[in-house]
Amino acid sequence: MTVETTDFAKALREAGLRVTQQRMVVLSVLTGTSDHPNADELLTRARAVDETVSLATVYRTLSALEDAGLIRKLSLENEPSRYEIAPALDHDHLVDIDTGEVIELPSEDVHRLRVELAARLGYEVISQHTLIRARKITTPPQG
Amino acid sequence: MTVETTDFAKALREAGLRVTQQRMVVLSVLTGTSDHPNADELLTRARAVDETVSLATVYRTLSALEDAGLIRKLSLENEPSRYEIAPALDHDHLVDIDTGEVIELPSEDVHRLRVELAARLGYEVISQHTLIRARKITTPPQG
DNA sequence: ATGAGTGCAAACAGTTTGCACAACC
DNA sequence: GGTTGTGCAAACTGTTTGCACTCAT
Repeated sequence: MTVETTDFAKALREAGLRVTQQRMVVLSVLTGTSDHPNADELLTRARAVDETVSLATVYRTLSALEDAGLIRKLSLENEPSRYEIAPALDHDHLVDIDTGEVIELPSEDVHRLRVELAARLGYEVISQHTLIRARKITTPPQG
Repeated sequence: MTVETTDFAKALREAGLRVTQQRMVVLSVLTGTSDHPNADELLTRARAVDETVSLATVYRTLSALEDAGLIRKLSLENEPSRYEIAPALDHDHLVDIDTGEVIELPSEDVHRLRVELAARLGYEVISQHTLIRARKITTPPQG
């Protein structure tokens, strides 16, 4: 919708970034999904909207958007980084090591604890993220 | 000391791995340091002991040791993985984003909480690690 | 002696970059 | 119109792998 389009443009402008077709597309793709796509997946989805987008631009855009605080980059283990729009409430991620599915976990309270802990050590927390690797329990806990 | 050497050999053997000069060296280097070296740094330190060690072998050794549960791999952001011997009590890491220094933080209680949370979602936690990016506070909090 | 481990160099994956052209302000 | 962004291809970094040889068991 035009409303959303305007929102993206506004967000970009407020971040001091030029409003380009490519950035709009990347932002809209990320906004319109609840999963956590990586650069390659973003390229594919972006190209479904605008055929001309290149992988280099996707990376440059992601980097710019991250610096602007509009999106968050998830550095997982042994696989390409994934991205999500910067969440209002901070959360961590559980990765299903069998399927690769990523689940968001609430973590405000734990994060608050860590901020205090870090402060006691003389540090200001810039970011924190917990990555949990887990496996779905198949056998019901029985007797 | 010979005692240590024997320990390394024993640990390797118990893990079902052949005892090679290279694996002994990598294990001893990792045991003898409190920082968290990456593969390149490990190569340099290993070569100080055994000139013939190659980078490929360092990687293959690290991978084998990790699978055996003898060491832990730390996947940081935008930089090569770092390694530490598998800690008795689990902990998280705070990275000073200015100096790169890595500080270990206790986290058993928080980890326990997450295990419960994951269990409620039907997941068994395989591993969890929190990466905190922080900056040393220079200006005292005043007005 | 046989199979696992090694060194080397080449391959690989993800990401970044130099350059010429295009598009935003 | 000038500067910032883009596409393309080439470069780069961290890591993995094929092969011939070596060594632990």
